[in-house]
Amino acid sequence: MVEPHSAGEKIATNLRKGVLEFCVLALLSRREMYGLELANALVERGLTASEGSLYPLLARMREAGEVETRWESPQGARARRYYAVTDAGRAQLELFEEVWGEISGQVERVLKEQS
Amino acid sequence: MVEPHSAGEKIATNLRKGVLEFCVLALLSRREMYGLELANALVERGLTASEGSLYPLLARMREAGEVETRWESPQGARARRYYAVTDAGRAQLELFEEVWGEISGQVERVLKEQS
DNA sequence: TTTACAAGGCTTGCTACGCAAGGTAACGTC
DNA sequence: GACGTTACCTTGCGTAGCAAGCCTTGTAAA
Repeated sequence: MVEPHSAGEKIATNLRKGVLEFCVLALLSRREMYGLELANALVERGLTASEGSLYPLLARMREAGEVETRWESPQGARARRYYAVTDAGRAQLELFEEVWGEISGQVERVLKEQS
Repeated sequence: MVEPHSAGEKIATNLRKGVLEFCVLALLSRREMYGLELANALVERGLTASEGSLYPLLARMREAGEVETRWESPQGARARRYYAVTDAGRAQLELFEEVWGEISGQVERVLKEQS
C-alpha cells in the first residue's frame, strides 16, 4: 500500500485520474451499491483516496446516464442511495477496457525496454 | 490505435495523466534525446497527443532536477536541446514502477472480477 | 434531555496535468 | 527573397481528484 502524503501518493493521485470512473462501473456491474459502500471498496483497493472524489463523480455519471439511482430506507438506519449501471454505462466500460489495454500495454513496454 | 476526437480519445487523455512524465524518464534512461525526437517516440506509442504536453512537462522536470539538458548545434540543422535523466530522475522512475504495479494490478483485478 | 458519536449524503476551493492552437527563429531550397 | 520544414516554447482552457468540511438522521450514553 502507498503511504499517505508521500511522494508515491502524489504519483498515485495522478494515476487514478480517469481510472476511477470505470472502476465504479466495473464494481456496479456485479451488484448495485450505495455511496459509502462504493467508497470503502475503492479505498481498500487503493483506487481512490476518499469520498471527496467519488460523490462529484457519481453526480457526473448520473447526468451522463451511465448510472441510475434509487433510494432505500432500511429500518433503524439512514436512507441510502443505491447506484446501478445502465446500458450506456456498460458500453462505456467496454470502451474503457479497450483503451486501457492499449495504453497500459504501451506503458509496460516502455518500462521494460528501459532496463 | 485510438482515433482522434472520439470518445475513446477522451478516455485516453485522462489515462495519460501522470503517466507521461515517467515514460519520458524511461525513454531517456536508454539514451538521451531531444524534444521533438521524444515527442515523436511518445506519439507513436499513443502515450501523448502532441508536443503541447511535452514541453511544459520537460520544463517542470528540469526544475525538479529529474533531467538535465545540453545544447547541440549540428551543421546545417537547427540547434537541439538534448535531455538526459539524472540520479534523482532514476529514483523517481523506480518509485513510479512500484506505484504503477499496485494500481494497474488493482484495475486489472476489478475489470476481471466483473465478468 | 441533552450530549456525543457514527453513518450517510453532499459541497467548496484548490491544484495540477494534458491538449489544441499558435508563436518564433534558424536552416535549406527554389 | 519567399517558402516549407525543423525545432523550440507559450497561452488559455477543461477537468479530475483531493482535503476539509457541512448537514441530517439515527443510536447510545451521561
